[in-house]
Amino acid sequence: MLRAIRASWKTRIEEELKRMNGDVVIPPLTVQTPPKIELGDIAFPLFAQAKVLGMSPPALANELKNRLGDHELLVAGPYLNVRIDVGELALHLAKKVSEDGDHYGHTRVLDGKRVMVEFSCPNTNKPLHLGHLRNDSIGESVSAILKANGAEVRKVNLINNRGVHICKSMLAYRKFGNGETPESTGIKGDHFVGDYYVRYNQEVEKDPSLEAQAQAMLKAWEDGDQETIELWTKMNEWTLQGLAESYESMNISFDHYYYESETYRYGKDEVLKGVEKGVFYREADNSVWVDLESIGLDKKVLLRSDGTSLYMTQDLGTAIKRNEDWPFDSMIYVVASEQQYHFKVLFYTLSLLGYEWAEDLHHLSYGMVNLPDGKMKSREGKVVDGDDLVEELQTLAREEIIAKEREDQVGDLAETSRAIALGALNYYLLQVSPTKDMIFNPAESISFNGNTGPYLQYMGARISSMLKRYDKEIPTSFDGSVLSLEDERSLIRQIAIFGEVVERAGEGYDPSQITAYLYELSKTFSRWYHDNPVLKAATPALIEARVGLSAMVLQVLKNAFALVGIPFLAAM
RNA sequence: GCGCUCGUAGCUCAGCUGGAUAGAGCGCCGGACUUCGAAUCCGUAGGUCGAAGGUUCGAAUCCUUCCGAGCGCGCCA
Repeated sequence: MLRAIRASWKTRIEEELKRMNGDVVIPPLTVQTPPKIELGDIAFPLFAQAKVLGMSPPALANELKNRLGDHELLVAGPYLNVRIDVGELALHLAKKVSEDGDHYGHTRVLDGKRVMVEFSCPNTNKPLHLGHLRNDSIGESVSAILKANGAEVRKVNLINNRGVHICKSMLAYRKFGNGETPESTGIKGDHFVGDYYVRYNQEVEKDPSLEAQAQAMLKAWEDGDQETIELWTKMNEWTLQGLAESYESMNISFDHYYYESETYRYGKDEVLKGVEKGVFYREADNSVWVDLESIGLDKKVLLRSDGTSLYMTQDLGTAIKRNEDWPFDSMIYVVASEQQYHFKVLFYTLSLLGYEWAEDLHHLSYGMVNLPDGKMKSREGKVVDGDDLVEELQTLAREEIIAKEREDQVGDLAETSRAIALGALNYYLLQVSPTKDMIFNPAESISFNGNTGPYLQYMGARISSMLKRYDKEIPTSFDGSVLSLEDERSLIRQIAIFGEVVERAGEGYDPSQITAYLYELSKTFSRWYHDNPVLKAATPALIEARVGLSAMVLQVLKNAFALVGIPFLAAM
């Protein structure tokens, strides 16, 4: 609705400009939002138009206001602004929000589009670490945002369960495992296997021959050696069971799993076809290459001289397979920025093979996550374990609740602590633009004050608590004209633009648009609610309008929470 | 060396794709609870937007150069 109002003002003012001087071509107006609520709701800067007309921008603004003579117009220097009637907008929104409910703010810009989102992609030789957490957070959130824009989304996970690194943990287990299992030791499967991977790296320092043994094991695996396959199957199951538990506890899920043990064979045929077509070439040693110098990249190997495939070969094949499995309009790879080069090569190589959909592939690259006390380095054993981190956040949340003596208000303490930990984690990770490296500060993320997930959850709980005390039906229609405070018009405007924020987040694959919006909305509500009574407002009409407004804010909070993985905590 | 990404308050981050006096949070200092959840709210201080040029009515945003940081540059994944 706000969009329609903007558009109609734009044409109205442009027509007036044309009437002022029909001889010159007037540049189209740009539409903006004023930086402060006192300056109105829509802004039209007049610099370019004034120049063409030979006037100063402020003079033109005044002239336009006089000509149009509308009470909603106001002149602010070189800007002509519109201060819209919020009463009418509030009424419209109340109806819309209550009708749309959990879908309020969703758009249809991606209706009919099929989008595949690949994320997480763990190795089966160790548990998830902090980097995976950012990956999973972004993957889940972007998927939810695309769905909210109307797309049909398929979330896929590619399990890296093959390769020499997997054999390393297997080798260590065979040598030092003594038949122990996750069950017998009580250790979660992924951690159990991960411990053997660490053990390998310790042992190989003392005995370098282990390296060759791991390679030999990979060969045995590829040759289908029964004992090796059995060990591999068993250890993979342990890890995957552990990972499944982690995913579940973090509300992460997938529509489909791909396994590298199957996909690693893909792509060879495609590469050979490419050779026939002449887009790739063969070296004297029989290896196959693609020359990317025309786009400023190097030459890249696609098949080894012994004819075996590589990571790139496999990714080529996997992309093609996926498009066959589930033809998509676009596919997003959520993968760390260190693989930017890989994806450039991958996408361009696919286009060389003649796949037109190669241009619909997108690498959603995200930066590294570090801790306040320095870099995360796996070699130095400074990897931050994902399960441990969530556990730590949960403990911090529980301690905070107990310290504030809020136990009786939160219901199930363990469940609430978990919800707060997840909200804190997801909000903190998503509040930063994906492309940037970031520092994750656990204590800061869990704080109940400031720009954090728990703060937002608290706002949601408070509003729902207040609304529970209201003894009548929540109004879906009320007289919005009594909402005359600046904070009230600000809230109404924010509710109105939620859909645009969702759309922008979808266009840029950028959850931080949602987190920024959430904080702004909560902050405004919080200030307003602190200063102004709702249930005890002066008149029945004002009570009704403010309750209606609060209910709208609550619905928008819930809907936005769902897009960034923040669990909603209802009032007890 | 080459390529990609980035540089905004003491710290952690926004800045709506070129517009109004560059904004938050944390921390510091100072205020506000007999009242709807104080897990809150309000205020003060804190900036040469890495540097220098350029484009234009207008630049944190676009271009060039330089400085600094991270990540890549395997017949590893």
